[in-house]
Amino acid sequence: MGATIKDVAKEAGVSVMTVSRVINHKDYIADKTRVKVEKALKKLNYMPNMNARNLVTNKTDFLGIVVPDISNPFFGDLVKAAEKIAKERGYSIILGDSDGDPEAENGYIEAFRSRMCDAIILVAPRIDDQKIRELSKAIPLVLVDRMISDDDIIQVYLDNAEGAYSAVTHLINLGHTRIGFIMGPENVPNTYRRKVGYVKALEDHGIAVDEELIVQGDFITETGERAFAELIKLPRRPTAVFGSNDLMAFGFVRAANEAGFSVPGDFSVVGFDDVYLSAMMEPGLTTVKYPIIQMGKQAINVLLDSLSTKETVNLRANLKHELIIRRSTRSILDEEQ
Amino acid sequence: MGATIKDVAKEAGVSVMTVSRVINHKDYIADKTRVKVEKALKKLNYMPNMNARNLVTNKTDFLGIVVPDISNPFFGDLVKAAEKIAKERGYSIILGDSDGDPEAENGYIEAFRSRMCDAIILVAPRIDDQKIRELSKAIPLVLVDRMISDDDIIQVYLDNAEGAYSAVTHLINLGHTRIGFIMGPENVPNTYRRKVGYVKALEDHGIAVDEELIVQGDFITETGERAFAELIKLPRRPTAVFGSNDLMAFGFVRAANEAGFSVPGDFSVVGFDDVYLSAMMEPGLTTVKYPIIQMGKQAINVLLDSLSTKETVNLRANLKHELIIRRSTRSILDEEQ
DNA sequence: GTGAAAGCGCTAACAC
DNA sequence: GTGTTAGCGCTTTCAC
Repeated sequence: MGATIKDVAKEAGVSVMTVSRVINHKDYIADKTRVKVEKALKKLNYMPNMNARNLVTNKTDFLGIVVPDISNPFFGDLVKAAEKIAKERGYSIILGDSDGDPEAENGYIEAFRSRMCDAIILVAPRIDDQKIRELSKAIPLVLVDRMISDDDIIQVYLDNAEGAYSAVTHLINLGHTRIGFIMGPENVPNTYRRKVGYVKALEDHGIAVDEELIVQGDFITETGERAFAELIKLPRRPTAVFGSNDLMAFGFVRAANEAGFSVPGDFSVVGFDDVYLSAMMEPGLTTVKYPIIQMGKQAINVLLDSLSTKETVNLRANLKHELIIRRSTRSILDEEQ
Repeated sequence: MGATIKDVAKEAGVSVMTVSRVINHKDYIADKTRVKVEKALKKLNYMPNMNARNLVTNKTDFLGIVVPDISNPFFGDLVKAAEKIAKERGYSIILGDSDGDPEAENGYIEAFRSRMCDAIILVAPRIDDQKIRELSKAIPLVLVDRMISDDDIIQVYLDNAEGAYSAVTHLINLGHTRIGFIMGPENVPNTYRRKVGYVKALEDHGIAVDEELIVQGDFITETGERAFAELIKLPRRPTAVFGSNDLMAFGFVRAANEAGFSVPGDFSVVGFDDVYLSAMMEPGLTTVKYPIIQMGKQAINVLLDSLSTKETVNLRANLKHELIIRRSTRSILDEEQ
């Protein structure tokens, strides 16, 4: 197959060590020798065998990132941002898309920690805490978009409860008291955090939680449509709806429109994430902006800081959300309810 | 760090070879020995060092895929589909996002062919033909979404000129004669193929090409917005716009809405790709459906077929587009222009 | 069924 | 400045 360092050494009439030094720009090499080696390198079209090199050096300058669904722009943006910073700091990123399958997640993690990567960025909402704790002992790791009660694990996240609290409070301030809630999928911690925020906002304002108004969803448009179908059947309908993510909010709006209702006329709707589509739909969706880009950047920065200093750095980065008010919500304070 | 095979052998009181055999389910091992080894494996939490293993076996069961922008759902879907098939056939996928930077593209390619992967899937519109030809001699490779005049290279693509021709013809049939065109980035062959289709459609219908109506874009939403800003300044505005991809079409629609115009009232807009958001936005985007999923699947299948048979298989797959008509385009035949 | 020896391609450490 | 030696962790080959 490809030429090895030995072939190059023979071709150039030097030792393999000299070739190695030329390749890695190490030590001083006499100009004459260097030129000879470089010529041989080019002639044989040499490419280093990374497996051999990494076996010796025990590093790869690669960072592995595991995400549940790369075709979801949320994760696309996250990876993009992470990659940019990684590149600036001399690392490349290898991506594994688990498709939400815990087994696939494990496969990538094992490959990555089997010396393919120097560290791992984990965006894996479904893996359980214990597994994460074990992993973090085996390889440097940053946990993204999720918090874990363990101060030794580097983590970058947004408090989803706070975001949900802002969204629901916004609706309450507009006069809504019957507020529907479309939940995210089960087994995803952020789903529950968002519910915590929803409940707390209601309670803080003296509104009783009505379980009828809470419907299960799955973070996709279709479940938003199904949520509409359920909520519309209620004897006492909600006047507002908080969707656990934008896609489900879209689905709700679309289904409402199709059934002849208007948003925000009949229902005020708030989403979560602020994917770029939220600004483009009619009406623009009021939503909680997720600092995705910042999250990706910060994850890499904190991770690499800890890699290089070997010291414990500022491990927890708790980012802040922002409520983006567009036209899908309106006040009903002046109306009789 | 982690335990090695040697540690396990010592722990189990056997030779490294026996451990290796247990790990790889090779040869026959006495049940008693196997159990001993498995216990040691678990106790030491052994993970094989892939660098060492791959160095010997000279294979990795990884496929490397290089894409220009993973936050673009187009590539997200492509990767997703590729990954699914790869997994079914016993391979995993490593993704490198080059961010459109040829240097980064090269970096990933070199890493992949440096024994990190068994083969490469190249979705690399910017790399020049010569480079691809050279690469294909060094490592098995499939070229996706791009054609090259070389029958030895496995390739899966769509004729972009035909797709663009359909899109523009649709607009012409609706009565539009001033049709803006938001181009893709330079140095990307498909950008020019789409322009070829645009120009040909106009000429075939006796409409002169007006360079004023052609603006440069970069396949991202923002450049669609910028395109709107440019086109709106024209003394003779277009009544329709063909965006070289959906994202830029989205950007145009968003900017138009913000400026108080309506789509399709004031502008008919056609995109290219049919990413899933196209169906979800308001109004649904008329677009040229790209057989992305099929392309991703086919790429892997053809590649792996050729890997396993070592024989030349059916190398060229030329896929077909489809025009999806939604509500972002309308006829102006009955109106005075 | 199991083990010992050799070597994959490279670099670290130490000579000279 | 350059070469020699040893060894990274694993599998292949061949012996027993």
